[in-house]
Amino acid sequence: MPEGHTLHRLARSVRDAFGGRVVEASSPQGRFADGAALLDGHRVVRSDAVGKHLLVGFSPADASPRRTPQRWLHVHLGLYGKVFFGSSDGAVDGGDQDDDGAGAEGFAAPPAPVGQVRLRLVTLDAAEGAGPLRWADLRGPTACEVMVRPEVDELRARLGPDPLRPDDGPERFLERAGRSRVTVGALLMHQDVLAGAGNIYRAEALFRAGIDPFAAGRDVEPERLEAVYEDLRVLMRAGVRSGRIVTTRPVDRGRRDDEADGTPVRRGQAGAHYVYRRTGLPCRICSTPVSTTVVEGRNLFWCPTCQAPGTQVSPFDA
DNA sequence: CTATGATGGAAAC
DNA sequence: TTTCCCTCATAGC
Repeated sequence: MPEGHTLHRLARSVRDAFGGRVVEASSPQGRFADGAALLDGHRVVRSDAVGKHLLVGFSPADASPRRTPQRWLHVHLGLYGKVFFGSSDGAVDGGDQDDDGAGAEGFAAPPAPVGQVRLRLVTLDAAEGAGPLRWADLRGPTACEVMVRPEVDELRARLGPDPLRPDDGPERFLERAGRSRVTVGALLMHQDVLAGAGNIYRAEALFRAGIDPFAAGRDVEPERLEAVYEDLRVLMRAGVRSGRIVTTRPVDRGRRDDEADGTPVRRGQAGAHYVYRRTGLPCRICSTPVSTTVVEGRNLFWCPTCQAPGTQVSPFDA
């Protein structure tokens, strides 16, 4: 589920698997052959996420690992990109999968590519005692490219504050959103206004704050916008820890329609959301049927009562 | 088995 | 505004 929390988890997985290691980079079907050649034989010295973007820094194998990376791999997973990790000691990680891999024995070598593998990384220094053989396959990304530093800076400059980055605060978000005539439902999807939230966090954060998604940013009190940002910090941090988006308070889940009503709940996710994909089901707080409509090309879900125009309080406080 | 839509965003109209 | 990317879980036959 590639919202920001997924990318921050992915950055950590890349760091754990490849940090400090020299890698072989390849593009099995040739789709990214030129880029892979630029990284092949280099050492992974950084791995970080900014919003929904993954940035992996590479340096020549013989350069100091502390030197600033010469080349950066930029990955955006888009709607369905994924990274699959494997290793010779059995550690398998299907990216954001919250289970499977159980009982995996690992393989002596990377398996044949499954589907279209844009980029495959394999550790090259295992034989020199640097650790077990590890590999990762990137499939279906929207973006996969090699950048130099100015391009990385440019990318970061066009992104709004990321609630998952401790040094990013709500100030720039408040400045942009607070004077905008665009609706908050749209603004939360604009990565240059706030980086890292996607369609689930947008719907859930607005519900939790009791904000009408169709209110213009400038018509929402700054305190309430700030509350959304701070709430996203909490929600997304929890997402990084668990690998899942759970926005409901314990008191509001685990009952009624969580498994019944034909609710399309995914395994282990029953009751995880207040409004996301709950069209027509009763609001967990006030029982009003949840509404949906397309905003910014995506389905927006909201409770017409808890998030009615003019509402000034969170449904938790009402 | 096939059809559909999905957590996103850039490029092509 | 539509198309692509080309994965994958789920719904439906």
